[in-house]
Amino acid sequence: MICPYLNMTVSVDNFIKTVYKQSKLPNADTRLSTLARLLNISNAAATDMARKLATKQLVNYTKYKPLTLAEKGNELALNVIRKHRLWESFLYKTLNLSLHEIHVEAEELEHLTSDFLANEIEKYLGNPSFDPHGDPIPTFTGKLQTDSSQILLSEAKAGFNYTIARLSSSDKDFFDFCKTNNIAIGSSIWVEKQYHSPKMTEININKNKIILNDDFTNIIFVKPVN
Amino acid sequence: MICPYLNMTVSVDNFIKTVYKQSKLPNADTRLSTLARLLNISNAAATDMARKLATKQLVNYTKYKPLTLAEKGNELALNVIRKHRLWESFLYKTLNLSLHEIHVEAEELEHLTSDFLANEIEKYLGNPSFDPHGDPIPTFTGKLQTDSSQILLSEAKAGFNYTIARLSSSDKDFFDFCKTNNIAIGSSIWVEKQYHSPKMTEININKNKIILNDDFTNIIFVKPVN
DNA sequence: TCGTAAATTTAAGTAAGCTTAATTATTGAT
DNA sequence: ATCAATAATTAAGCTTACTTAAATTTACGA
Repeated sequence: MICPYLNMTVSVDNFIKTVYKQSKLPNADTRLSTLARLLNISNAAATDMARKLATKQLVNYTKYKPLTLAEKGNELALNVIRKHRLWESFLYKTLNLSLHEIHVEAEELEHLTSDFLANEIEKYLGNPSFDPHGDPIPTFTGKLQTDSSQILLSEAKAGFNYTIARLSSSDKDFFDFCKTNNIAIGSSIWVEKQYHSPKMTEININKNKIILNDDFTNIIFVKPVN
Repeated sequence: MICPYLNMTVSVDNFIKTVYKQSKLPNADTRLSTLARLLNISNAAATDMARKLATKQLVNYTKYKPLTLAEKGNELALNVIRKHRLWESFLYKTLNLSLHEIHVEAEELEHLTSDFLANEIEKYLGNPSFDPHGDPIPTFTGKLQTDSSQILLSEAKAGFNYTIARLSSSDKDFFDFCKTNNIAIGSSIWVEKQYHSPKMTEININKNKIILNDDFTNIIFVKPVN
């Protein structure tokens, strides 16, 4: 089924998007209390929403169990994420805003964007596969392009050179940190050492040594330099 | 007071915007039944909204009387209209959409646009005073630039040349009509005759004779050619 | 000025999306 | 296996933004 413009509310969009994002994480956690915390709503509200969206066949909900997305929910999540990333790309290109600024604006605009407008923006941009963060932009039919050579910085091998490929965050502090340390998409880094407990990564960038904890190394994707 | 980002809901934005637009019309009609019809809601809902917005000091409401905007309501209306017209200008310039298409999209986007983003779009466009329809774009402080030489086509004198300056509509049929008849901003026309009862205007454009009724001549603004 | 039609308001009810408080189920440590 | 801690659910209630139906007010023609 071709991903339709499902015309949901802001609350539903954000709920489904959060389930989707959580389900894709290394330690996928889609328990209702976790969703409630991420969405800044009460557990009761999350339960309510889960039950309601189950009747609409967007999620699979069994009492006391973690949520999973149903087919339709998955399509909706990809549709919203597509609009988000197209907006980020469009605002970045035209208005020259920062990575954090485009995120904040896209977070709102994604909810009131027609499929028509999303497609026009996509055309204007030349059908890009990735947004300015390096995150893949779903196609209208919900396909995601993946770059299999990308790995998490937390999983990079010590003693090798990498190029930064993706800064998958929406956190202002993270982007401020990146800016002051010259961490940007395309930057070359040398992985000096991987620490365990606590999990940290020591890198060299622009002749500076930085030790990053895993909050950061789990959102930075890198590609090995051939 | 500098026009603030008042952060209202879509319903409130649209209600206030409708009151504003009605109050600027030649035969200003801000009765609740008229607003209800334009907003496609029941009279009861319009009364509810009027009472609620009066407590928020956005409108002046006296039972059984037409509504008027209070200072804060006027600022909100101009803020929303500003965002609407900036979006229209931005989408028109970048994506090359039609006058009707930009209207439809701006109608949604205007509600979730921060003042920051509106200002960035304005800068990108080079602080334009008018949008692609020829409608004035309010400044951040709520000032509207007016072109005093513009008059309604319904009030133009027969026997003179004019230039079309403004097509102030959101109606697809109107724009379709304009397209097939070469009516566009900048077009030169000759006013042949003004009819009364029913009020109509006969014009010559591109050697074609067209008779327009006042539904159209009250949204087309023209400037006399010197 | 009277009576009625139109406009408006009030009353009652609904759905979405929340809240807090109380209750119940699950899980993990002993 | 039990029990306390944690998680999840239910219950009751709130606000916004609507609805329809009934009651009221206004305005206007005779």
